[in-house]
Amino acid sequence: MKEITSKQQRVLDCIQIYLNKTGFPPTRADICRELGFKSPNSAETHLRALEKKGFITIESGTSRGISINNQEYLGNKNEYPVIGLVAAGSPTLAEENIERTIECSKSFFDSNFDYFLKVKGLSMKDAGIIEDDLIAVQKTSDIKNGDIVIARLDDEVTVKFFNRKSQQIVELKPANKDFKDIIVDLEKDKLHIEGKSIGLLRKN
Amino acid sequence: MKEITSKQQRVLDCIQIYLNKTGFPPTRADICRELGFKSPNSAETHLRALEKKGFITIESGTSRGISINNQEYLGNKNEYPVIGLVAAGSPTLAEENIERTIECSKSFFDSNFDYFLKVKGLSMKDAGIIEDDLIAVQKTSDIKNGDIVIARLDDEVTVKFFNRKSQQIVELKPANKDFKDIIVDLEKDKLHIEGKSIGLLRKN
DNA sequence: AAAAGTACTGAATATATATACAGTATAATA
DNA sequence: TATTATACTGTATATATATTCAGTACTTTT
Repeated sequence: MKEITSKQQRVLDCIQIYLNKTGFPPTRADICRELGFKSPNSAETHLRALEKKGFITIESGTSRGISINNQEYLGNKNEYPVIGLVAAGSPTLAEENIERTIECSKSFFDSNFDYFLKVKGLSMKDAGIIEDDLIAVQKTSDIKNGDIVIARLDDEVTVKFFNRKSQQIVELKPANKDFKDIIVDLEKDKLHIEGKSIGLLRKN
Repeated sequence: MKEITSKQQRVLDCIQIYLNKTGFPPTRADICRELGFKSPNSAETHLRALEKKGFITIESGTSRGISINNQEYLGNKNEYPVIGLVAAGSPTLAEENIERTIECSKSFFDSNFDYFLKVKGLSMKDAGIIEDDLIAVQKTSDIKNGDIVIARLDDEVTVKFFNRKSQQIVELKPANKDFKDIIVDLEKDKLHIEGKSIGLLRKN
């Protein structure tokens, strides 16, 4: 997908808005009316540019034969990958780690998120997180004490409460009395925070 | 919404399929081609009937100016109500009980469901269900032992595990040692099963 | 028994629409 | 410096399309 110009973006937005409003795509004249063009050829050339760049498909000889290609423009839907919490190695978005995908809107968990992490074990049981739950993970380094974080400690990935004790010391606290707190000395141990939980999904 | 005839349903389906395939509505001629009509007026009269019955809207003098009215046909999206678990009274879909709605696809929790129930209390803590969780409820009477049910017992609504002991006796079991089992004698007590949990949603 | 609704064919037509052609002007790229 | 892409106006036109009118036939409702 090539780069889009701001004018072309406005035309693309115009098509989307028209579609949402009416249920069918605009004509060249409709686009002119919406964007203040005085010649249908203005719309035509923009459409041809958008087609060339792969943003839309134009059915030749067909009235209103415009369809938007990129899924992101078709409403607010998206496919989010489900990643297994493998004991070793980080939960990357590499294809071999993706078990499946779930279709859901970007704003489904109020904040934006990046992927679903499938939980193993019961170390967060008292926080209502059990085996096979899907945690909605937001990749971020903006972590506060009390956040549920996805942490990688020496190639081991875990889900725990985050608690910074001092400059050097971070506690990773489970929500289950059968598990011990993990004390991390940032000077000695390699801690990487993948992100934090912003929601949870369970199917039973 | 009036009754639809089978022929009109076929025309409506044809419009939806055409929309999914191309991204824009069909012309009268397109419908004829799809359904084997020999005159564009065949499509025209069906469209007028569908419009009269409220299934579609036709924009006059506009090519492909057909839009499907019923939300169910517009893709797979739907708004699901969030209902608070009020101590007394059943969680009905009456407007005053709907806190808000969540947009999500019908098949989001694999099985179909009807509404979200907002959980109060911690009686199902060990099943990973905590305060303010949203349970995806399927209204059904098809309940098996071990299902998490939404039960109404004398105007009190609770979420519990279902366990039928005998013809007469049903146990409603919490998942928290601080709570006691509820033993229901179907001869004496009025038990109504609203439905069962088929999933869970949490936003934090 | 009459009227209205459904379900078509077939032909005709006004107009809605895509699209080509002729220009002008500016910015970006080779 | 020439070329290509962007960003328009303005005119023209073939055709794609909605829509009306004239029929036929069958079914359902009043």
